[in-house]
Amino acid sequence: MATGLRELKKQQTRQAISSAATRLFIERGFETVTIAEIAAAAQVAKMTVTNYFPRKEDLALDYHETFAAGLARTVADRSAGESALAALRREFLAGVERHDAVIGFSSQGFARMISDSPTLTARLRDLHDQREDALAQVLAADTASAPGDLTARAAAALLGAAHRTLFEHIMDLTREGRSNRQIASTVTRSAHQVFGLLETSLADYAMR
Amino acid sequence: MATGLRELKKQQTRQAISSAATRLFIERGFETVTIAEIAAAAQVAKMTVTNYFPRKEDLALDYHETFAAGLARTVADRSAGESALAALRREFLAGVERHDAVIGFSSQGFARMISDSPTLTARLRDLHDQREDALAQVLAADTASAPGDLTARAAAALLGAAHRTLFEHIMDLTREGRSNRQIASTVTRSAHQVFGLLETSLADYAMR
DNA sequence: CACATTTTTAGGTCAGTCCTAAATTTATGT
DNA sequence: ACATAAATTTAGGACTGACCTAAAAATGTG
Repeated sequence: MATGLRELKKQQTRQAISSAATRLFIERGFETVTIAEIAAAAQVAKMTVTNYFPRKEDLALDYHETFAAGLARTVADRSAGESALAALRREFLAGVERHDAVIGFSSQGFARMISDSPTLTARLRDLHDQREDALAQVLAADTASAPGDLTARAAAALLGAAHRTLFEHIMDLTREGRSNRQIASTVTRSAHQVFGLLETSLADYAMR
Repeated sequence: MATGLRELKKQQTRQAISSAATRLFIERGFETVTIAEIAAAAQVAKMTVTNYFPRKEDLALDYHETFAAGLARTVADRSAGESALAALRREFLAGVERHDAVIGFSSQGFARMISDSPTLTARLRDLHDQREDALAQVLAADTASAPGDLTARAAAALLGAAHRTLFEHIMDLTREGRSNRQIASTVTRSAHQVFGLLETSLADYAMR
């Protein structure tokens, strides 16, 4: 299993489709480009596009697993004596330094493509939601909360809301044409402000 | 203008379509019922269904204006000396007593219809989002916040997250078959807990 | 009652999603 | 090395929701 050639070809096909799609989307907008055009540009059958990317949105937002699992992973991996809030803030600030796509960094063309498309903004909301659900599960397990107890879900909702707000802030600045470096500087302050808002509410929650 | 007969017929047509749709959706699920079937059941043309309800989801979730404007209205109407958080908590608790659909009360069939349909859960997320945006606008205007200041958006996100968490909690209990009276009793406690979480963060925010 | 306006209808186009069966390509066992 | 198995890609089509246009029907107004 996992033989080289077949796997290689699959990755090449996937990459060819993804590249063609991204180019067309940024050129002409997500909604006006059809799957048939993408297939033609990548020189594959329409069905092959669908096989690799079940929904059209997946062609533009291809990091769902990484994105959806991020917050839960950060909390699961936090060190002793660190609260969930502290771990998420630390990791977010590190992401700012990295200009990480997972917290909202991209290019002006990409940011415009997303905000110009109702389909893609809806899909992004969906990803934020999955991310929050995964976080809620980790928090519930970690704090051994009783079934029916809302605390973990509420905390996940608040922490998810903070991340989503900062994500949208980064996207706004990106659309305005600011450089990633300048955005990083601005958002570092924003992050301290937004996480600071939750400090008094969640400072002791899910302390390991 | 606004002559009686024409307006009456429109309302009747709208009601006939909505009733047929609701009945079919609860019987057989949102996704498997087609617009053509709804049109046939209501004895109108397919296009008439689309004219009244531009998206299929509107046939099941018909309170978008009321829903989306609710939080913003509550905050705009709050009395002197009341914070945004206090006003929203007060109004939510009143909604619990009313068994208000806007905060999540419905029937088991309705709740199941929604959670069984990805399209409808996505649409519900969208409504929560619009509601949060409207709240953010009111908060920004009311606190005279500088452009680029994230505080209003962050506060709206946290308050919206609280409402969404409680909404989902009510839907969960409804799906489990609890009576609205029992749900009201449980959710009153949940609301105090969830809004209490935000007390230390937002007690002084947007005090009028 | 004739005329203007609004609403409904019929018919069609288009794109995204899903399905099936066949053809092609790659891997594996003898 | 070759036959066989497995995985991938292809072609074609079905179905639905969304959208469009022109005509028909219903309603309100002078």
